Amino acid sequence: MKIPTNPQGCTNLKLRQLGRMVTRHYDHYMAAVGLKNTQYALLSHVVKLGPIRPSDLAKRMQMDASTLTRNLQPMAAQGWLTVGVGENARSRLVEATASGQAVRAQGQRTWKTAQLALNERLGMERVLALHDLLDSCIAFLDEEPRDATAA
Amino acid sequence: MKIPTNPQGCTNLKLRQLGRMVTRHYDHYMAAVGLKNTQYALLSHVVKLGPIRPSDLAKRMQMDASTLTRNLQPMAAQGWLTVGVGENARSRLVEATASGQAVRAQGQRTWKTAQLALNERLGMERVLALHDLLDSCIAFLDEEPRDATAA
DNA sequence: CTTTTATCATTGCATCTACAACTATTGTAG
DNA sequence: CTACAATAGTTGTAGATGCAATGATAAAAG
Repeated sequence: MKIPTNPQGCTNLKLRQLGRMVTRHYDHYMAAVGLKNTQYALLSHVVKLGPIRPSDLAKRMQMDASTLTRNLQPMAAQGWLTVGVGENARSRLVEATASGQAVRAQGQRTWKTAQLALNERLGMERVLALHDLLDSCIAFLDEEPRDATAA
Repeated sequence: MKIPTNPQGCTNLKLRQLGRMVTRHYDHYMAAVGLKNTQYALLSHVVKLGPIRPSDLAKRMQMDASTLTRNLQPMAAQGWLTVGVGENARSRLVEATASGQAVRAQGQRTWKTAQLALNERLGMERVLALHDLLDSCIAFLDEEPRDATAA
């Protein structure tokens, strides 16, 4: 009946530890198509979200805008995407090239293998529960911008 | 009644997105004591695990040995810990200094504030459920070294 | 129209992350 | 004792991450 009301461990530590493990797992697979896990995620978003403004893409990825700017660079250098001008002179549009779409298609197959392998190691139930919880936490932290003190 | 047996999303993506959000949250607090979230985690481990060999510390942190080498450098430069010689000429021992222990004590108070704030935003139940799941995943991935194909 | 403010993207700086290759040392086999 | 293998830690290379500050443009205020 005892529900602890105090922190029982560091959420950040656990999240980062598992993050490192899982990232290594995926990178191990994705290396076959020359993609880092983050690059695959980014490329997928660009393919799916069509021409998109960097700031919007950064929001979707829960990533700092400056991080996005830099992460796009090696991928643009590889010719997988372009960062062209938008409507305004200060806005830009990120778009996947044909080459980028091809690489993404390859990556998707490889990703599936990696995901299935993870599902097997952890068990499908656990993975689904984890996804639900992660989605729910992301949604909660996303809507609340700053401050709290809410009742 | 439909239980999906196929991947429903990318575990790595979700984990990294939430990881970025949560890391930002903690760093926002920890900045007050001049520590990055990773440094606090590392320093805490060094304080708790006493003089410890780098390779053992890396294992505990689920971190690559080369990453640990580099992460220790700025902290050693700050005088929070020392990387001294071990028994062998090739082994070393990491140990927290008095200064490091003081900083860690400060950090611990700040960390608690950050953790409580997170608990409030997500709700205690959710955080506890997340911790259980993260711990369980870490344990699973930890014991299995490589390969799988297990029934 | 001009001043002020807000927005968008980038750059400087510092740190985190890891694989591959390397150095050095220890351990084992012969 | 010497040759070979295993281990411990570091360095080269490459990318990920974010805050603070900057440059440039657009929007709002006057």
